[in-house]
Amino acid sequence: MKNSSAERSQDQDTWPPAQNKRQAILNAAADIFAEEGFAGASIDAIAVRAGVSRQTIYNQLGDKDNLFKVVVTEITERSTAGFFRVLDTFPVAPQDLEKELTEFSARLLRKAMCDPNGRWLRKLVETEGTRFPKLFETWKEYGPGKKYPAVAARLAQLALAGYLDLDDPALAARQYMALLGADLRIDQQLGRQTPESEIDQMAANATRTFLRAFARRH
Amino acid sequence: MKNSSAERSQDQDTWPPAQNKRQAILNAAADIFAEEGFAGASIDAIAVRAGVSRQTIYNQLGDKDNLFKVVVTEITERSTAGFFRVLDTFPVAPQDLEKELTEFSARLLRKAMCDPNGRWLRKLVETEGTRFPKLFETWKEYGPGKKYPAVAARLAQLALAGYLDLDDPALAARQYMALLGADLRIDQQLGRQTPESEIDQMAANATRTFLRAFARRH
DNA sequence: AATATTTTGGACACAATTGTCCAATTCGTC
DNA sequence: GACGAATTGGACAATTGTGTCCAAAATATT
Repeated sequence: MKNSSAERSQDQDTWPPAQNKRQAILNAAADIFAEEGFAGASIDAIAVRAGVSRQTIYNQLGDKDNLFKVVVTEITERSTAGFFRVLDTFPVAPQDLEKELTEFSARLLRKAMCDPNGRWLRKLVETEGTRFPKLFETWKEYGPGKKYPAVAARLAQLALAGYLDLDDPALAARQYMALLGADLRIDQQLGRQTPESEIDQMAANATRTFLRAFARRH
Repeated sequence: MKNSSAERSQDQDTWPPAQNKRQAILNAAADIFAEEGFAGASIDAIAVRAGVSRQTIYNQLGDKDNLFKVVVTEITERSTAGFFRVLDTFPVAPQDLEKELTEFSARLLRKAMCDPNGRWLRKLVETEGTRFPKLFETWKEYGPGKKYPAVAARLAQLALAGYLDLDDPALAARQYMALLGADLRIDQQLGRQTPESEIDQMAANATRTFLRAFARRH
């Protein structure tokens, strides 16, 4: 938990110095907001974790509301970008459907659903959604609003190609995602961070059940 | 949202007057904690919503930490009690499996997963789990720790009776619950409260997919 | 090496909140 | 109607957090 900022950061040394500190602030803010919620997060705590003076935060990012806004916006962008990057590897014309869909599921779990950005966002949406209505309208638009239809489209493609037997691709997409997230959510609720080693098993379980329900039978 | 305490309350008039106010406080506290998080919830706000003076809260329930503890404990008890009450109606020897399992799923959705208590708890666990470790250990013990095995046991019973084809009842239980919660979660994340009229459809969808995957074929 | 920019830390006013005390008041009960 | 208990509202100190100002120090730029 203390190094989740490290997971979120990327080659800081190559950035201009100002941006470097800015990133440190945003990462620290993301952590603290996630841990304490909006009301519980103090600017001082963020400053300490970022290794920066409190004044620098006000200089670079203005007041608390704006800091929160910037953080959410950045994480949203990274998160959805990551999701669609994985979605581009969806097996549209697989030779071994179960094998390739399982591998895809594992990628999705690892890079989109497990990753700290996405989890952090989901948590914040649940807690602060009512406080920043405008902010979360755009999140909804770019989050579930775009993700589920995109998954549904891929599944419909598989159905059309004769791999699957679907009468409602949108429903299938929701159920596929739900199956993928089944074990993940339980771990999260139990405060347990899913070990890397179990992800393949989770992907296999979800995919197997999904295909048992929807794979075209010959 | 303003009347979610009403949903949680039950025939207050029949209670002794002191307990009556106590319940009003607990209901209001549940709402405010859920909306604002622990840090963001002010005793004053709770007092106002409960229609009670701030002092009365301190008289009856002590400080903020204890108030929170009592609220979580009460909701936990109500929530798990409700869950197991529904679970007792599980169709162990159904004539029409899909029909009866669908009806059971609808009951579970309505009375256990949709209900404000459960949702409130899940939210609080995500946000304040780290702040009250002991409290949430007991929650985990009586929440997921007991619910999933109980569901697994019922499914195993169905499998043994020849209705289902399961090699891992525990996994099947997690997936069944995940399928049930699929649409629910999306609604929640979108800040949309699931309309009563859609619950039957959600139960039917989840049950149908579950049985497509696990019903024994003849 | 000189200059411009950013960062720092400390001081400050202001607002919100917690938890306590207490006298006045309301309420249920006899 | 009178008694006792609970409730109320207001005042209070202590704490915490926000956001600003500013001069000194560190850092980048030329």
